[in-house]
Amino acid sequence: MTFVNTYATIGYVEKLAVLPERERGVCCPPRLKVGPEKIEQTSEILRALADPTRLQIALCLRDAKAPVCICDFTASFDLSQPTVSHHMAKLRDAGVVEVTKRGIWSFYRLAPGLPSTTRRILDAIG
Amino acid sequence: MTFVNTYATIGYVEKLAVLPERERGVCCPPRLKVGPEKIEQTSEILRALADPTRLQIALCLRDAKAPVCICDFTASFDLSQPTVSHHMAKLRDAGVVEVTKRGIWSFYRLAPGLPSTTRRILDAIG
DNA sequence: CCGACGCATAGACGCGCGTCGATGGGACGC
DNA sequence: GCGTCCCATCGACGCGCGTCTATGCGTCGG
Repeated sequence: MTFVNTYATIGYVEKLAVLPERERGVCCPPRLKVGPEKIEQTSEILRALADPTRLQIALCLRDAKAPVCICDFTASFDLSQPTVSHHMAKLRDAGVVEVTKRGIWSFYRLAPGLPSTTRRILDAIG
Repeated sequence: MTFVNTYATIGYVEKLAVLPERERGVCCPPRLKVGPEKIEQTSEILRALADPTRLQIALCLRDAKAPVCICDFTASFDLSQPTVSHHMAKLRDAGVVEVTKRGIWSFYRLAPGLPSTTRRILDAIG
């Protein structure tokens, strides 16, 4: 079992965690280290995955050994066909998923060149 | 550089990726392996992190060595103080963050007993 | 005790999201 | 060629989210 204790190793010590000393009327703005464009990209990915249906789809495709026909998802989700198609479009627009059409069917898989951050987020689940 | 190739190891082979054979009018519903409650919990976490402001806050707290006063975030984000407070409440309700009040100030940190999935998602970013 | 400070809550507003039914259009079987 | 199947798009609707201003509450300094 993994247990992450953020600041201390023992319980009561954690309670006494050093709260920084403060002065009224003085704040310390400069603490953003990650870069706004990276934040924007990442939150877009997270928004794409934040819907239960889309998350389920993304995880299925992560674990699938071959591309999956969207009709199988339509049959699984107790949602209308346009709604499932809409969710797929969202995943497509976010670059999470790619479509291959053959005959009547549309087969989906995770995008081959998935950004490493996106891949790590997906692998962090389940 | 890490490059993830989903189904094959060589480019053109991937193009020929085996699309499953299909029959008209027949779909294969049973492909949900993850469990609805886990999906619901995880998508709730993702929704909490999907906003750029909240993501920035969460990453700051992940990297911080001591709890951070919310007034610093208010000073950083070019947002009104109630809006920042609102975002913090969202992170609190999602269990991502914990507050310690001392005097005038509210200090925030990542929740000590963070679920391992949440912790892994945070670590997957940046 | 009173004013200033830090923070949370309440209420309002606009926009985007998730969902649906209806429609269109391409591909296949007969 | 026509009907059927599969899928995407459109338009509409209700709800929730992000943001704001206004307000309330607790804490400290003078």
